[in-house]
Formats: sequence, C-alpha cells, structure tokens
Amino acid sequence: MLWNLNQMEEHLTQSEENYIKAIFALQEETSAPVSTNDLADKMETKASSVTDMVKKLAEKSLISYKKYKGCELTAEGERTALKTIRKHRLWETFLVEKLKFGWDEVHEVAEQLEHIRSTKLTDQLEAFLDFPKFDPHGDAIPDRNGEIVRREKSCKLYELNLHTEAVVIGVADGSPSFLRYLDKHRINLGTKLKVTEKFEFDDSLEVELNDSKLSLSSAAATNITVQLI
Amino acid sequence: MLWNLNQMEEHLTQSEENYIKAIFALQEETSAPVSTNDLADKMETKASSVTDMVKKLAEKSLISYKKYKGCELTAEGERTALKTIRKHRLWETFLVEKLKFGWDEVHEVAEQLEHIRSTKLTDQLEAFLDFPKFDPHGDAIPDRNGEIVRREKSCKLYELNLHTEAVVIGVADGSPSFLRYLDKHRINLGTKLKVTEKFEFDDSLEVELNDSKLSLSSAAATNITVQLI
DNA sequence: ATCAATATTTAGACTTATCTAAAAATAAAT
DNA sequence: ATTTATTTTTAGATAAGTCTAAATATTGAT
Repeated sequence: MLWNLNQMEEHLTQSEENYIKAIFALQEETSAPVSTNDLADKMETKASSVTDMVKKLAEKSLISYKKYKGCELTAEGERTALKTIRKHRLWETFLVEKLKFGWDEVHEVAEQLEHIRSTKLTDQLEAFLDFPKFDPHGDAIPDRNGEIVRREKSCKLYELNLHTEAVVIGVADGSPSFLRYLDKHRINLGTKLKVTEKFEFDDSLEVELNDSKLSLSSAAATNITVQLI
Repeated sequence: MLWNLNQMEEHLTQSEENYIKAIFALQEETSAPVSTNDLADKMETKASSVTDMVKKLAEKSLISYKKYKGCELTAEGERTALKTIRKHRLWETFLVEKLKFGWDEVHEVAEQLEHIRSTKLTDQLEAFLDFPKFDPHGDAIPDRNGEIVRREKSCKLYELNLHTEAVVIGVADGSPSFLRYLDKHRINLGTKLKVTEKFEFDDSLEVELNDSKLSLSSAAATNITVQLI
C-alpha cells in the first residue's frame, strides 16, 4: 500500500489552510523564502505563533523550512494552496453572480466557504457557474488540476501610456473600501478607459471613461490592472 | 445601551452549534429534559465532555441546566437551533436542486455549510432557491424568523390504512443507505402509493406504486412519512 | 570583526474541546 | 429502606493554536 500516499492526506485545519494560502500569496510577490515576520504580519498574529505553525507544516511536508531562513511551499503545499484559492474564487463568483452580492461584500464570506471539504461540491459549483475563468475581482480561478489562465499584456493603470485604450481586468487591492470607491466612480471589470493626462506634482491621473473625465490618485491607479484593447 | 443585548451574541463555535442542534432534536422526540447520556450518544462523545459543554451553554443562557437533571433549550437556544437548521436545510436544497447532488449525498456537506456565518448569505440563498418550504428529505425549512410550516394529516407509511392513497412527504431516517434503498425502489418525495396488504407474521407491507407492487419491511415503512391525498 | 539592532526561536502559560478514571448522586430492586 | 446498579459530575491529562517574555541567531554599521 505505498501507492496513493497522496490521497492519504489527513485533512488540514482551517488555520493550516490559511497559513498555506498566506505563504503562497507572499511567494507570489517576492518569490524568495517567506520570513517569519512577514508571515506574522499577513496572518495578523505573533512571530512565535508562526514559528510553531511552520514547524507543523514542515512536518507535514507542505513547506520546507530551515530555522532562521524562512519557509517555502513544496509542490504539495502549492497544490494545497491552489485548491483553497480555487474554492475561494468560485464561491466569490457564486455570491456575485447568483446571490447578488456586491464585489466588495464577498471576501469575508468566501474566507469561510473556502474551507468546506468536498471535491464534488467544488467541481459541481464550478460547472453550475459555467466554468468561470476569473472571479469578481478579475483574479484567475484555478481549474481542478490547479491550472490557471495566464493573461497577456496586462499592466497597472498607473503605467498605461497616454491616450491608449484599455479595459479594466482586475484590482490588486480587493479591500471593500477601495471596491466601493471604484463602484462610486463607475469603474468595474470590463470598463473601458484611457489616460488623458498625468500630473507630475501629485502623480495623479486624469482618465476618460463612460464619456466622462475623472481624476484618480496614483494609489488608486496602481491598484487597478488593465489590458490593452 | 441595554437594548440589543440579543444582537451582542458572541458567535458560537461549531461544536456549540452542534450541541444546540442535538439538544433541539432530542427535545423534539421526547419534550422532556435531555439527559447527559442521551446527548453524549447523539454527539458520539463521552458524558464528561457533555457535562462541560452544557455548563458552558447554560452560562451563555442558551439552555437551562440543573446538575443531574438534564438540560433544555431556552427561547434563545431554540432560536439558535432553528437558525442552524434553517441553514442546513437550505444548503441541502441548494445541493440537490442546483448542484445535482443525490438526496443521499447532501448531509455531510450541509453539516459543514450550516456553520457559515452570514445572515445575508442565508437570506439570499433562500431567495435564490425561491423560498422553498421543504428540504430534499421533506423536512420543513424555518423562515428567517424561525417559523416552520406545519403539515396536517401526515402519518408513517406503516400506519396507513389499507387501500388509502397517499403521497410520500418525508423520511424519518435520512441515512445515505436508507435513501439509496428508497432510490432503488423508485420511492421519492411526491411518490404516490397505497398499502395493498399487511403481513402479520413479519409486519411487512405490500405497497403499490408506479403501477407495480413492492414489499417493504416494517422498519422501512416506519421511516417513510406520507400524507393522505 | 565586533557590537548594536533586528529577527527568530524557545519556554512556559492560557483556552477550547476532548478524554480517562475516580467520586458522587440518583434510580432500581429486593 | 438499604444496597446495588446506573447515571452524572469532578479531577486531572492531552492536543491545537495562540500569547508574553526571555534567549538566541542573524544582519548591518562602524
């Protein structure tokens, strides 16, 4: 009975899954080993708690960990992270598409739903939603094998050349307050826009969308991902 | 700030919610105080663990509890139980109606989903499902105020008079194996049938449904709830 | 290369939910 | 009504996940 050791996986606690997800997210950003303190910040906990947890996750070979050297996901840890992310993003899509949630309201509930353990549930939900490739914030949804659609030619709105047509495909910061800010200015996924002016003195932009002009701070424009048309 | 002490409720752990649900179920059956041992059996745990938990729940005034005398839900405890049951049954309905689960496959997943905390989620789900009054096993779904449709004239199939037309409206035992047994014999909610013969020697019944005859044990017939047409 | 500042780990404690084993209360039986 | 059997509670232990405070390792600056 040496085959299917992989399926033998004891199921992870919610806390373990959340750590795995956090490590994945931090690795996306830097691709270097994740430091204990960075992970503690992300998890809003203390470094000592993180040390305990990474030991446990290393024990389960979901991460590699050397004392004082930070940790990195193993292939198995990455698969685990993608499973959780897949569920999170499918549920967010469900909440917006089917249950009429605003895109600023879905995160907290999806944080709970992502821990429900049932492969059938996840796969049927995906089919019910018609195999969506992106969630309500424009993030790609991994398929059942963890594969993700990679998009081409995307950049931050802040980096977009003047007078170049583009379409909003995502937000880097999905916080409710930022999303409501976008709602208020009628910016959504799919919104077409172009930058008509850049102001040096405060790095703000003037953008044109829906036939009207709008001023955006550099902070806002950095958080909006666009794709050339 | 004495008003809205009710809303102040700290949220319950999954374990606490499960105990409340179990106490509710046991009270349905007997309406007497629930004994520690009965609760331990239902929860598949030890009596000593139950004692600890009922103390905690009494502390939170969800149950009344006197040492050695068992426990009973308070009005607030009952509201809590009905909230959880509402969520459980709405999710079961969702799984069957929208995600093509069999009625024998939903319980375990709904046991997880029922603990998701979001009133908006529950209410929107209910609306999305078109305000169903019964779940896939025929059990009534409490509305947002905890109100339940009460059905008239229902009885166990086992008690049904000979040659009286009736329709299946529920199952008392929702275990997967029993439900698959019913599937195999083409018995579902809404199935019309009548008892054509009762056999004294083993208490079995012959029933007629879908223009065919079928023999049912007394155990099976006791677990099927029917309503006269 | 040494010392100070920062980052990380260890040690010990707390909470929740569980367990076992022993003690205490209640119920049943003669 | 006293003894036995059953039920329930208490006491003490364990595991997960967290914390604080103290110890140790690494990094950076001179």
